Amino acid sequence: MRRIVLKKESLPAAELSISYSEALNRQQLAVVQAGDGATLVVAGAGTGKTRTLVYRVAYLVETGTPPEQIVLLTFTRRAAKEMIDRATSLLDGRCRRVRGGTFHAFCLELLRAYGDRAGLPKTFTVLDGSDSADVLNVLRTAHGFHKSERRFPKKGTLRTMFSSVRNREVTLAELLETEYPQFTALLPQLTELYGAYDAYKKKHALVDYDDLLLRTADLLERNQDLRRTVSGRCRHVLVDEYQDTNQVQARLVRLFASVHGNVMAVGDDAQSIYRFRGADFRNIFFFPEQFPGARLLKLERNYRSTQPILDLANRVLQQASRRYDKTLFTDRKGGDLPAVVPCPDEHYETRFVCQLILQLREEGVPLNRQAVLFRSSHNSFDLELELNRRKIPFVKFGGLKLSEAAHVKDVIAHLKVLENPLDAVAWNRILLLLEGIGPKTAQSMTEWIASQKDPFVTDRPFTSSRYEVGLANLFEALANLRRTPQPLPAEVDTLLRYYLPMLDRLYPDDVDKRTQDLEHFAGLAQTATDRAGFLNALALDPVEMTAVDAIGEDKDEAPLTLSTIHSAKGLEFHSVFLIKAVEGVLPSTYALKKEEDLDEELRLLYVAVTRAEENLFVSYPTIQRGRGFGDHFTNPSRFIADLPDAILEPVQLVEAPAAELPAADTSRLLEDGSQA
DNA sequence: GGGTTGCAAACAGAG
DNA sequence: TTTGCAACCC
Repeated sequence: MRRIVLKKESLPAAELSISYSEALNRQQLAVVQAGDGATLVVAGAGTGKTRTLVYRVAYLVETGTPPEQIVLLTFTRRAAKEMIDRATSLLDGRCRRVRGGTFHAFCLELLRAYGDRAGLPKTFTVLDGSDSADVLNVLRTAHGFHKSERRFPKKGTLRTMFSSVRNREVTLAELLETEYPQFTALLPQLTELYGAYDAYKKKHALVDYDDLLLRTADLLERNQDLRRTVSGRCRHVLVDEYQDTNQVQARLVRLFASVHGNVMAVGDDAQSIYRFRGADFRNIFFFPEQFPGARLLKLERNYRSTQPILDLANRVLQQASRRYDKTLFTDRKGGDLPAVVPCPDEHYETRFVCQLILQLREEGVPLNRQAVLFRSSHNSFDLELELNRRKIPFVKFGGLKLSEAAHVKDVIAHLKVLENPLDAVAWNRILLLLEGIGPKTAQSMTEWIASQKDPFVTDRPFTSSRYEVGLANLFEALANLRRTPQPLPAEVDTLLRYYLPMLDRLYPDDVDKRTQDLEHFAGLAQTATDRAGFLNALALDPVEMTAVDAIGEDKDEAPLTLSTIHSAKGLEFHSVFLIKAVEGVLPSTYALKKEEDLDEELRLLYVAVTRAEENLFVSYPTIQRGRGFGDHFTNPSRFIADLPDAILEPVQLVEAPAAELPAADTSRLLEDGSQA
């Protein structure tokens, strides 16, 4: 069919309400005003990438693109929301209508609308990571692999493996070869399991995270008319953090843009930190091949950090085995050297961080302009205790999500079976909660339930004094809710009345805390419109398990940020503390299976360093406390161990005794002796 | 004997 | 907090 491409009528610059050339530098302006077609923007850390995208959105809207035909794909919903908010305040309410979100959320929307054309039932349930793992565990046992002589991968590993296969679009054999050589002999069993997993999901109307992307891509590939429709509704596709997209996501971008080719991908290969999840930063380099004629634009000037911080960042990147042809620079003058602070042990580190945070606050840096970053979520446990003790308010990003806590998942599972009675994973979970029911019984009951039209009305062919009462109670509670539907908040309340009494038996140690969490959860349910929407939101945008706000007089003060480095991507802070910079943590021993893995850990450090605007403190404990006995000395992270003092200034912590004056360097740090 | 429950060791990052 | 194994119940 012949196609005629209609040229866009752009308004003359004089009629635009925003003065782009004043608000942006020359490179940024080129991005914002780029014409149709494919554009790749390579943007270093702190070069105003977000700001530029925001202006781009406003510019497109101002020059006549209907906002609902702009799609902004980001990595987190938080990022999408922030950009749309900013575009809205920059221009006007029209920007509200820009569509934005994660690839996963966008695909879910498409599958809900057109999934029937891919053979998906209307009420399919989205499995989150641990749900998928649970399914695999059930299947692993059912196939008898749990007691094979060879060591068989555990559910978490299985999930990662199968996920990689699909995200990277490689075969299982290839994956085993390159990533799991120890399991290559198990290829037949793993292939069998993989097939069983697919069949199970199909049978029970389940879709996992990878399916969301893959099935959408397949759906669009197979149906040209649908592809036209969908692509036609995304006249401009903007993709943030392109270095963290995987093969399927790159394919999706091509499909979304298939009609018009209007794609703008923004990324920084030096900040790619999601390889473990299938991301391939080479997508950036393949972009010009995949979109022939793509223009390449760059953002180079850093507006965020002082030169000393950038010097450290550049120095960090130089250690990579791959060459990054980028050197961050700024026009900003001055700035303190980043400091490296060895601490005798973890608690000293905690005290140091707390003390400095308070001191900075005294000096006028509000808590919400400061952040503590770390490699993995548990690195901040000691600090969290101390912050609570000192009533310093904080929020924590990354790590455990509210909806991943066992007791919250229990309640969610009840909601899921009400929504999708075929959801075997959820059934399995809620049956296991009953006294007298273990994996085997739950499994056979689940199978029976799945074969029923309406498991709530038929008589159950299971009786045993071991669990009869509990089972009857469960079915009565669920059947009541099915029979007389209630608004979601009431439904959650009813379920909690059923579930809360079980907490004593299930988790005897911390009933109070869990009850609190569940009340928080019930509060969230108040804000949702309906059950299906609530479950979707929980699966795709899990609520962070925010540490209970520090109680106290300062309740209104905007809190300090604690975050894993991964979750801090795209954020910036006046002062940044990077804690636990020791070998084994950063780089993490778990991550170091191959050569490339080391580079990713290095990039992680790079991301952490480039979050800082004015102050950066890198600290580490020199002694790791073992459980009970077995304390051992640590080595500082190899990435910072050999840097010259002129790049990373060593600071010595000294207990502040009454009389003795600390050395000049540290006097500022330790003048508040009362905390010591 | 099959299944459940209770007790000892390992633990990342996220949609 | 979750997994793997041994004691314990119908």
